[in-house]
Amino acid sequence: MTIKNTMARLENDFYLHDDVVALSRALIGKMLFTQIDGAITGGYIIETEAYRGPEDRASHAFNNRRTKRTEVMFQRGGLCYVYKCYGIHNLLNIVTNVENIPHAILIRGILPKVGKETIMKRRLFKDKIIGPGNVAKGLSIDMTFNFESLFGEKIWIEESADILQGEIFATPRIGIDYAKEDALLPWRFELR
DNA sequence: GAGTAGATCGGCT
DNA sequence: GCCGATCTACTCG
Repeated sequence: MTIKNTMARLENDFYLHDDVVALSRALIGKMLFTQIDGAITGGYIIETEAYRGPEDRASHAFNNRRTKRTEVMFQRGGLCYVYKCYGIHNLLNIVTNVENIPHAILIRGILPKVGKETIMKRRLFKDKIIGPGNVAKGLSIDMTFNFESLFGEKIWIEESADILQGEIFATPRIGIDYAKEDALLPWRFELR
């Protein structure tokens, strides 16, 4: 008999996989949690985007650009990469692949499941939270989450116990027109 | 509805 | 000094 383990975190191996695009798809339906001052909030991941380091013009780490900001992407998979966009929004990425390969997955949407009340208080959300800036706001993710491990007490990802209804669609990524031909790659995954 | 301005800050060149 | 892997509010029809 199978026991539903609510603490079934993804193992480190999961994040070390070489194919960040496949991983982005695999993350759909998994559960993302944060714990702030003892308050746990979390939900199903319903939208992601893959950023494939050196070869991807849309990635901050394109051409292996390694700076203070992108440094975390070069770390071993299983860390958070959080950065500020337009001065207002914090965007959460999951670092993947082995050390020195700067792959990352942007979390663009979640379906709140745990601590909905808290999430609602942080912002007026409907059932779904769409948009990377909103995801960060709903889960109270800020720049201090940069470099944070997914195996600590602050933020983590679990295997989901439920199967979500819907179908996964692959479409081009958002807001990266500057990335030329790479802007057309269908590396955005969305559960509908 | 659809289109646009404004917010506001860390990391580049 | 500039601009972004964005969001909201407010305009104008």
